[in-house]
Amino acid sequence: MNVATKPRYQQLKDMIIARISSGELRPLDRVPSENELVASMSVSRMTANRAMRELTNEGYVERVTGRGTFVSDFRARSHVLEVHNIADEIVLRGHQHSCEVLRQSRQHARGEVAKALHVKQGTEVFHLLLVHYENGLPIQVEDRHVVADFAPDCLEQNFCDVTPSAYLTGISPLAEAEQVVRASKPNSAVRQQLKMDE
Amino acid sequence: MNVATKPRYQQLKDMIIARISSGELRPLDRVPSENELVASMSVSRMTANRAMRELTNEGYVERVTGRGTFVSDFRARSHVLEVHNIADEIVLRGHQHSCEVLRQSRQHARGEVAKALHVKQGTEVFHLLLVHYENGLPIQVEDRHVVADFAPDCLEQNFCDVTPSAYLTGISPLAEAEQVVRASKPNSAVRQQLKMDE
DNA sequence: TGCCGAAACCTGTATATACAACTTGGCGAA
DNA sequence: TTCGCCAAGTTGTATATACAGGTTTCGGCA
Repeated sequence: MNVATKPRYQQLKDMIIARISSGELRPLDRVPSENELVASMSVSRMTANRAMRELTNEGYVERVTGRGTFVSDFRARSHVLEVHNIADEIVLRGHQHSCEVLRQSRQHARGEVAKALHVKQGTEVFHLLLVHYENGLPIQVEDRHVVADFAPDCLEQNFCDVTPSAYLTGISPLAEAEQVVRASKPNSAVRQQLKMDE
Repeated sequence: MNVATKPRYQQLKDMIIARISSGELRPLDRVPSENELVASMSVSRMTANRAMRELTNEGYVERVTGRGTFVSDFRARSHVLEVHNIADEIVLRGHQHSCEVLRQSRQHARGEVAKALHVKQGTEVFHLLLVHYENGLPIQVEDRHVVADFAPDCLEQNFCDVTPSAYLTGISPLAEAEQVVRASKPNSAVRQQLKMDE
């Protein structure tokens, strides 16, 4: 009978997501507690717990011990800024992270950059060009353009210690920023040459 | 006595991560099964299951029903390719996603692009420039350069249906690719103008 | 020899139960 | 009134148990 039936924790998640995107549940609203879900949805608390825990990991809701579960404010977590803290990502793996600054300058936004940032031609922007290494292997080339107003002392910042996304998030979670991420993986020849075994 | 003690599922995760980053467990190696962890670590299977499930979500390992758990090939899951399927991300939220193709052409890699891709100057690459919309609001400008050899019919592809990362992943999980992601968020003035309420 | 099936493992899910830690609100005593 | 404590509600974690469904291996039977 269970042909192509979604697991119950997934049904729960879908239900909550549906309520959020329909507007029935708005940001910061309280979401039914686990016990309420147990009663209304006829599931065990562990199943409700798994559903809500996963929704938390995925950023839909936030949970506070003793208080309850609440819908996240979507606008606070941009697709962009959440994309990386590359350094965190690497360190989280127990790998070594290093970072080289190729460029760190003040420029005037031109062409597509200005267009993408919704600013006039010539608006001041900071331009950053970094290379990230994981265990000494170059992993990503990170190229960013940031509207100057939102990051006053961008030039003094040491981006080897603080990754730009972390820095920008600290300054202004809603900062308008253009981020350009270039990333490459060495091909097989290069890989052998570098003896990539880890 | 449990002052500042990490939860057991987290200890399990840390242990596995430590084995991976130390090299004791190498990519594609088999990780102890849940039952083996139950025996060796004195935890319940549900706890072992949670630990391994989270490691799966975080990309450390891959699990196959009936076969076992295996260390992911880190090189196969580039930071880049995992970064987005933007479309999935948006749809997953129950929001509407659309995509506009600004450019889709064949070019010769020059300067930094060639350098980042570890290819010679003039090597053929595809250049893609897309804009992603969430509920009609422009969210990201996506700019990619892809080595032509790895994506033969890149020009025929309709990227409004298939997001590049999904396409590239399908063709060659190990493809060397340069991806440039430009992303911007409208500033407060623009936001009000657009009546961003969702 | 070759094929089929059963057994042994594996992950995936679901439940009931239990205890810990935190927050809030209300009630009672000073 | 005000302070402090306790009860109720909430999330966080841990366990034992159970069943479903996939994969592999190995041995028996034709």
